[in-house]
Amino acid sequence: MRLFTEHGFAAVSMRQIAAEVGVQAGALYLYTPNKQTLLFNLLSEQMQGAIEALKHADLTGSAARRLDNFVRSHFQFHMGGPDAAFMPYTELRNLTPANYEKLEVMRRIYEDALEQIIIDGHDSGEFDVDDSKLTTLVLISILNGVLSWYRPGGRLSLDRVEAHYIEIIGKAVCGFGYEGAERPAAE
Amino acid sequence: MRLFTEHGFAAVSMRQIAAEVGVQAGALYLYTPNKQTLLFNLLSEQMQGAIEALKHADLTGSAARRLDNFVRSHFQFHMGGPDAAFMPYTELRNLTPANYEKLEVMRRIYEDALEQIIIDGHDSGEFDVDDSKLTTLVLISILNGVLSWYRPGGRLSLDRVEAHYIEIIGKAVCGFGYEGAERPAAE
DNA sequence: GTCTATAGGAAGATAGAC
DNA sequence: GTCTATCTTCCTATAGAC
Repeated sequence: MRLFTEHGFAAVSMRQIAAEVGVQAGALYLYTPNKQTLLFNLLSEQMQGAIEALKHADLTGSAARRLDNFVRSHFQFHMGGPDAAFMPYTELRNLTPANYEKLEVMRRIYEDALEQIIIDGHDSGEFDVDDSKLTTLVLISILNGVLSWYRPGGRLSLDRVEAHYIEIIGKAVCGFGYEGAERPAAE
Repeated sequence: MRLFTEHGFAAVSMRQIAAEVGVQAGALYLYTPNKQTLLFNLLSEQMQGAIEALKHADLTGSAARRLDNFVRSHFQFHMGGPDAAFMPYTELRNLTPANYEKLEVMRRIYEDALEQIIIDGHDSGEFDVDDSKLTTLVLISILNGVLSWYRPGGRLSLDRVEAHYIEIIGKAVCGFGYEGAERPAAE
């Protein structure tokens, strides 16, 4: 997963992977029938893990609270452990159409869970969003964006970054008292 | 650029590119010394274009106004024309270290322009952000995120999406009256 | 379960005819 | 400027020894 993340699926050879784990290329085929299946399994396990993590998150109470906990779950699963890794959505394009479809199903489960929180917050008046689908897409790009730049041991601790993201995402969906509420959205 | 965006640099062969433009593979080498230079030139022109577009944007007045116009410039350059294309940041990993460094310089110019707006808005009290660098990173992921999902002819017009992004980004940096300002950021 | 060896094909890039 | 043909290298995947 680390090699695919760093260089991209097509740029990584089975020989490189083999060298990384200390075997010869042929030995890899004892563990995967081919390179494509290896990619699919990695992406699939990752997506499944994120969905599993959600099941253990506390998604009760107000929409604001549920949103906060969704973000926490996302952070904890993807960046929590010492050997946490993440292959960006970009690698989905390297899947065969059949495998891509299978992953789309999982991806939709995850993103729909987020969208439902946004919809509920909108309906209850807690959130000020005028398009739940669009807002969800924005939040997903925010959540995935952090995975592409955050590296442990940098200027900011993971807790600090998580707290910042919870705040900025909260503000993005909250319109209470926002002075620009009246101003024209476009020129 | 379209092929690299769709499949990734390493997954696209010179033969595919040649077929796309209607020549044989060898003929491509009349236009580029090699594949790596082709990638670098495409990414470099794209980055340079975004910086040029900024120069024509109106970045005067309040920080909020400058931020709105930065977002407009980003949208107009990357998604404006009929043949607008965009290679995601992901492709930067396929550059040689020397080429990567050159692009980093350009990328920093662009992102620093955004960060300066955030810093100024923070200093003037217009924005409620506690870490300008981190906020800039979030805004960049939002701005680049739209490029990965937006396709002309979809449910929402470009103007509509642009307006939505201007609003949500405005809210993300504005803290006026945000009821959660007091609540603990992390559990 | 891992190795060496290799089949079979596709990749980037070049040479030389036209 | 473009073609065909080709060099060389690297790729995925397999075969068979140990």
